[in-house]
Amino acid sequence: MVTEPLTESGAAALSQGFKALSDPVRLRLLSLIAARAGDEVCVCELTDTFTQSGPTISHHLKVLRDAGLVSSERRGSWVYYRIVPAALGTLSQVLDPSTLAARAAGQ
Amino acid sequence: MVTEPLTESGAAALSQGFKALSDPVRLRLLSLIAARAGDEVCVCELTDTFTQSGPTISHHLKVLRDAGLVSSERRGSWVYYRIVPAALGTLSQVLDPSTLAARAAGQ
DNA sequence: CCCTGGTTTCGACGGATGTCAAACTCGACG
DNA sequence: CGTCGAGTTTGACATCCGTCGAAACCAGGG
Repeated sequence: MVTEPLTESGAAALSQGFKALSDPVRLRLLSLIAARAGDEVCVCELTDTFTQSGPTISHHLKVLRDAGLVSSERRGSWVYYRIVPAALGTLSQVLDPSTLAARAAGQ
Repeated sequence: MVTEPLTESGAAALSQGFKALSDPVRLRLLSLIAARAGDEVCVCELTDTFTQSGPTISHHLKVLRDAGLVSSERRGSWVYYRIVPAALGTLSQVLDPSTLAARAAGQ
């Protein structure tokens, strides 16, 4: 898949994904959502876990959503978030040592 | 290894790593260095690839070095950089879908 | 129809970050 | 030594980003 050094635009796209992961709060949010793989998590469950204010959590969830790492669905009064495994997988693979080796072999 | 939702300090540590990857220039630098897996790359080879100034490239290399993603060695007049595979592997594994599934199963 | 509780958006503020030019360090080579 | 080239550090500047309180939005229930 990725067998060559990153292109300028490719790097820009990937860096967006990693930037979404570059904050401790977002990483914990993602972890909490991922811990229910397949299932969903209500925002209210998340806000209770953190000391930061509700708007801040909502902001971080939006960053994760804009990066395509999670998806959200409103049902009644509550909003539920779930993981988008493919997006995580893409980022994981870029850093995978075996992918790195393959890339070196291709070059 | 990581079978539970991230702790507060664990998330902080990981976010440092991802923050180092959250810039397109650093991602391309890492890619260029990784493309020589095992071997090293001279800084002079890297600076030529980018439009940004030498000091800027040096700054980004320092960020990658401080994050433990690459290591540097001075030999004669030149400085050589190489990948630290273990560090990349750790970050990769956190995002690995199968690790995510295992974490969910453990919880 | 208007409260009430859950969630997002807006506006503002302080700190972090990418970038460059200039100054500095460190080997090598006369 | 003195200079030169490779790389790094420093200082400054503009921009971005995390955070909060206040306000707005939205669905459900008197």
